[in-house]
Amino acid sequence: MSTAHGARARARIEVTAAIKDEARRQLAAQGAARLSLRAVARELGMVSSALYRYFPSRDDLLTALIIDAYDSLGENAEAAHEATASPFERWITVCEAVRGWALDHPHEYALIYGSPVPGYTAPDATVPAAARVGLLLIGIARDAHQGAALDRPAPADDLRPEAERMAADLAPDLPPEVVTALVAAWAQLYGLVGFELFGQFNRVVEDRETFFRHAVGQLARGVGLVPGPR
Amino acid sequence: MSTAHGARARARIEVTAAIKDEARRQLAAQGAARLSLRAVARELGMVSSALYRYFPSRDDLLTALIIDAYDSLGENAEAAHEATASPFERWITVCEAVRGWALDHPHEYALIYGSPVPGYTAPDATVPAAARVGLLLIGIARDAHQGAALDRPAPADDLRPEAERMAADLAPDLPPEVVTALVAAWAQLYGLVGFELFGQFNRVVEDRETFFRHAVGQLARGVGLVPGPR
DNA sequence: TGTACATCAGTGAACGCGCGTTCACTGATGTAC
DNA sequence: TGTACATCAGTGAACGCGCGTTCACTGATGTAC
Repeated sequence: MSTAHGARARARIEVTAAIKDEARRQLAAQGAARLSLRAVARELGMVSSALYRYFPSRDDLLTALIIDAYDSLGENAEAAHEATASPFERWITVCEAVRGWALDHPHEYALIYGSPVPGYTAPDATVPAAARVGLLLIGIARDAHQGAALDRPAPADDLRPEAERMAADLAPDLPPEVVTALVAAWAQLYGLVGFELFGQFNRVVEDRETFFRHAVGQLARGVGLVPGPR
Repeated sequence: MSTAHGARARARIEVTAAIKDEARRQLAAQGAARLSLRAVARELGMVSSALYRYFPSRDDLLTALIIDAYDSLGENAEAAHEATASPFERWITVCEAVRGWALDHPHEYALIYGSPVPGYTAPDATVPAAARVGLLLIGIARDAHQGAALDRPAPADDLRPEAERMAADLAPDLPPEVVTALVAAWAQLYGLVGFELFGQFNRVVEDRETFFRHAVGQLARGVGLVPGPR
């Protein structure tokens, strides 16, 4: 039959997905440190050793979840990114997509941007997925630069060599001072999101959406983006 | 004897400190999730049940460590804060003290600013210690404001009500737009520190000290602080 | 189309481990008279 | 100063728990001829 090759392969894909879904559910309920292979298997009605047909160890399951989380966040941000709006507006939209995704998936967010899981070091396979949001922000700045809608931030003498090195690595077509501002804004965006998510804003910030929109607008200005039509 | 009341009490203080020190050592070695009462007791040559004379549960030990960490960070930042320098310079110095402390105590930093420990919620007793760095930054802005050395950031219409509420809560003597900028800068500072500490800057930022100094200088400007003599 | 063999998903038992917490106890230190 | 009693730090055994991983196995699905 033409499905000769398919049935087992499809089953494998489905079970793999079911394992990751259940693992994500447990992640959302209790956090990464408490994620347990035995509990996942139990919930799926399997015996714990059966999971080893799909993931050679707990760490490999964790790695798969991390890559999925980066990709899910990246897709979310990319989907929010409408090429028609002005760079400034797109910047705000992408930042809001990051925040929205984080609020919807707090434990997945903690998994990728929170404190590292002890005893676990992410393999290089996570790098491309992890870079997606950063690349998106660089792309927005690039669009503004090409449309001559980018005000260069003030350059800093002592940062010059590092700025040039970073620009050569990340975006050779952008002015170095824009690249350093981008990287700083990128980190600061996650400061804002993390503080809200991890409770540091409790009893401090109430209208968090407005506060966030305003703060990332300031970040955009720091990069050289200005409000206004494309 | 005059030490009648002292011997037992002093022993208690010393053992309590020894437990916390050992716990901190394990925190530094493996992170909060792996902190175990039994391992602490083992290392101290005690039996695990003996710890219950000092801390009623593992969570109480964690709480003590969290408060100590906030206080240690706060003291560090306060010590770095020399009232003689200009507000702008003091801002930079305090930010650098935060970063320095974080690099020296990565797991303690993760304990207080990383993802929450699953199943643990910090009691209110941690609040005053947690506020110390924030109060320091507010104080710097206040000094600048009183010395007429503070440029007000541009106000934002839609943020106005929230800004006034926050100002009333945190610093009624400062312009509301300064207070929101302060809170945003505070969160962003921890974004910069967290990204460096948790490895997101690997292969991206190399000269991290210069990069950080420049980035927090920009944060200061966002609050309205300007370089220059007091 | 039918048969012989190879692949592989899932089973169930077991290994060895560490954990937080409770409890009745011993013996030293501190207190009251 | 001396004695009787109360306090409290630390012991050791036990309870009940969950974990990751290995291994020999069964039986169904897929492949080659």
